[in-house]
Amino acid sequence: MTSPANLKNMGLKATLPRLKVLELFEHHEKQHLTADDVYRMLINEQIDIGLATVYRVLTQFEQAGLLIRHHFDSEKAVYELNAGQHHDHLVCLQCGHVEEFYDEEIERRQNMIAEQRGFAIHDHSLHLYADCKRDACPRRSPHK
Amino acid sequence: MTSPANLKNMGLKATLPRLKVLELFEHHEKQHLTADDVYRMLINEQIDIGLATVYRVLTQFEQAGLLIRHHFDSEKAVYELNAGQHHDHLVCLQCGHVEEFYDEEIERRQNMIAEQRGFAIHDHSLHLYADCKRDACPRRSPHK
DNA sequence: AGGCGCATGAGAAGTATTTGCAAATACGGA
DNA sequence: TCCGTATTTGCAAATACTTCTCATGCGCCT
Ligand SMILES: [Mn+2]
Ligand SMILES: [Mn+2]
Ligand SMILES: [Zn+2]
Ligand SMILES: [Zn+2]
Repeated sequence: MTSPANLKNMGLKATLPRLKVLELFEHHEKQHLTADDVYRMLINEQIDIGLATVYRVLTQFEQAGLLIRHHFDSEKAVYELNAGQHHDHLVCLQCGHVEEFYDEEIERRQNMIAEQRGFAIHDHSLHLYADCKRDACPRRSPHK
Repeated sequence: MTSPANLKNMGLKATLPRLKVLELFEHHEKQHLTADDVYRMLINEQIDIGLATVYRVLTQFEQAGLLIRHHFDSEKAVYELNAGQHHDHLVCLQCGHVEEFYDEEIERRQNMIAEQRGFAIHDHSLHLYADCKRDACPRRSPHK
């Protein structure tokens, strides 16, 4: 999967930074990463990379359709692998945990609404902000 | 509507900057404004106001429930009057024109999805990005 | 009118992201 | 394998938006 060929036939040289960034998205459990997440993780792996390069590579990958960028109501952008299946997101306000979902009917209605009003829809974003109920989630107030 | 009393009983002194900002949202045709929009419009009206004050006032009004903040995939936040009716947005990618919509069924399904997955939903954002078909809209390519 | 305390304006500071540039590197051809 | 060259990289400086600091100003109660 993370082969130099992948990068090459999208018109990008197979450089170490690019291979490592791609590898990170393909092998890491956490699916949604910020530029800084990526930067920090690679530095921890002893990969000598610059933050500016991370930003550049993420942008290139997004333009190449390899990654998708989102803004989850935080000031920083997050990226995830583009698996080809469109989906929307549920985001935990306490711990940042993200779950994906897809609802055929919602998608249908979105298109209908845009059409009715004479808009040619290009894209959309749907984010549900909530509190998750995972054990790992730092819930509110009980203990300061 | 834009009376000093309104501000006072939300615990804020009725200062000129606050009155003018509120007045702008209540009387201006454009409903969705950035901090800079507000700043610029007031300066044009010969109102001597600082950008920092605009940011502060917008934040206060949002906390007081008078305004609602959104992020339409641009780097800047936009505010609109809180009329009490929740709605989502259609945004033109060419000209920035915004239309509001509300779909009962979509709202229902969002809640259902969150519930099914054990999330206690707090909030959501749904933005449809498209090209509008208004005459005033600068459409793509034809003339450079 | 007088005085207290919150509010304001100007600029500095803070974040996230982008850009300029010289040095480093990928990679097709010799 | 070694080279030449066009890309790419890391760093620092630049941007864009927003928040903060602080000295001064003004709303509001008496
Ligand atoms: Mn969707
Ligand atoms: Mn909605
Ligand atoms: Zn959580
Ligand atoms: Zn338009």
